[in-house]
Amino acid sequence: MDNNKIISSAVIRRLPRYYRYLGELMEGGIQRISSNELSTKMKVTASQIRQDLNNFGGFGQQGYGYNVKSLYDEIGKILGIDHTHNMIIIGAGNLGQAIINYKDFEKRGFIIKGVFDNDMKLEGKTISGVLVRMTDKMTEFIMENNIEIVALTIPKKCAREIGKIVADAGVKAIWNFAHTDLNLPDDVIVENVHLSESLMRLSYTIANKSK
Amino acid sequence: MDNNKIISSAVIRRLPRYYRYLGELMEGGIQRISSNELSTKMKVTASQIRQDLNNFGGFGQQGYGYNVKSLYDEIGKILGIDHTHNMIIIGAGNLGQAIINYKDFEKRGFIIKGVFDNDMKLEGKTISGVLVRMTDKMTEFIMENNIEIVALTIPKKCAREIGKIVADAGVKAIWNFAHTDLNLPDDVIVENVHLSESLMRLSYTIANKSK
DNA sequence: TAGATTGTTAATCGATTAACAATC
DNA sequence: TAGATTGTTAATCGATTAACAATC
Repeated sequence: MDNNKIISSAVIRRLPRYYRYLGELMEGGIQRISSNELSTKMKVTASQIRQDLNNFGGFGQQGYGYNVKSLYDEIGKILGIDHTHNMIIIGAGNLGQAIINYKDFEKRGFIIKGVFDNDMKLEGKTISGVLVRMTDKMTEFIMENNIEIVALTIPKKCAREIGKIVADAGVKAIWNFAHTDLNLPDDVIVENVHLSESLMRLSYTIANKSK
Repeated sequence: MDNNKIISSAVIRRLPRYYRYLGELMEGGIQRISSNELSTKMKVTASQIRQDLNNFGGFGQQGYGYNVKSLYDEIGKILGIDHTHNMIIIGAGNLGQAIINYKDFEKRGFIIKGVFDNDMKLEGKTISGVLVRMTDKMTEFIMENNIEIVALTIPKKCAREIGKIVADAGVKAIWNFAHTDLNLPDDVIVENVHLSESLMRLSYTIANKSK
């Protein structure tokens, strides 16, 4: 595998879905699968699956197909979920709570080390076992606990400011749920989850589907 | 405008973002903008903006640029948010509550008519003014209240079953937050929000960013 | 070995960018 | 009118699909 090769974001976008399907095959006790069978299940072309995987190496075997477990593990490694990531949530509202309560993230190695909010009434409380801290302790906490990822589940109006603070504190990536772009330096990774945009795309499709 | 022309999903994906930037310009009192100025703000090419918009008609004026308010309105129409959509939430957990509490959806015309859950303890309670009903009343409610959109904020294991029920009840679109594909007939629109996939893409970027 | 299926190259298709004539 | 900026065509770039030789 050529570590310097740049993989297109179209490929990366599909990897987690492969990972999910392979996980389900494993749960179903399936040990091998061909690109053709997988393509039928996933409603993509077999060609695309083989092209995508071969960006990272030859994981299959001619005449046999792919070993489900080992392909699953390989994709896990590629996605960087073969090791843990320390994470905090900023914003203890429903969305922040939803992320904390969804235990699968933790299973995948995303360890939630704390929740931050500026509502004094929440100080010292716990949400699903995670302690709520006040926002002014954030920078110190990030540096002392080796926090890599921040989930920003706060309103748009304060998102940029907080984004800048956590970027300065040295986090590697921000998972941004605020309905705005953060405009941070390029060395900070930002993965946006813009729910309002998702809902508008859905609305577009309702308005324009042909039949 | 040619109503039969099929617009690529790459274009549709960008429209809500244009809409958001135009909204912010309006709030800032800006009345006109050129594709070039907008391209700088949004970090895309001016060419792309002009190409994208011209899929739907010539909204600009040579030598002048685009009128912010009227372009905003036009994109709103294209996205189908110039009129209301009745919506229900299935799953009264944190994620469902987050959607109900986020008042901007309602402002954009997505009217939340009810929340459904199978937890008997919640029956008759309200979440931010929206009544929680039991899942067995769902089909009847959808048909009687002209529900177009269902937000599925329930665990993966029951998502497919519920998806099928609401599709049969006649909803046009499902906003799917469950970590699975729904595999419904093509006439039901499904917009997926797979948070775990988003987080894995973020993880990939952490593992593979060059500098 | 024969059959199956990958890995990979070539062909096609689509999306983005560049360029510029049209026009306000 | 002159300058600015669109709308639109052409050129480029990238992603997907098809095809098939390599090989298990």
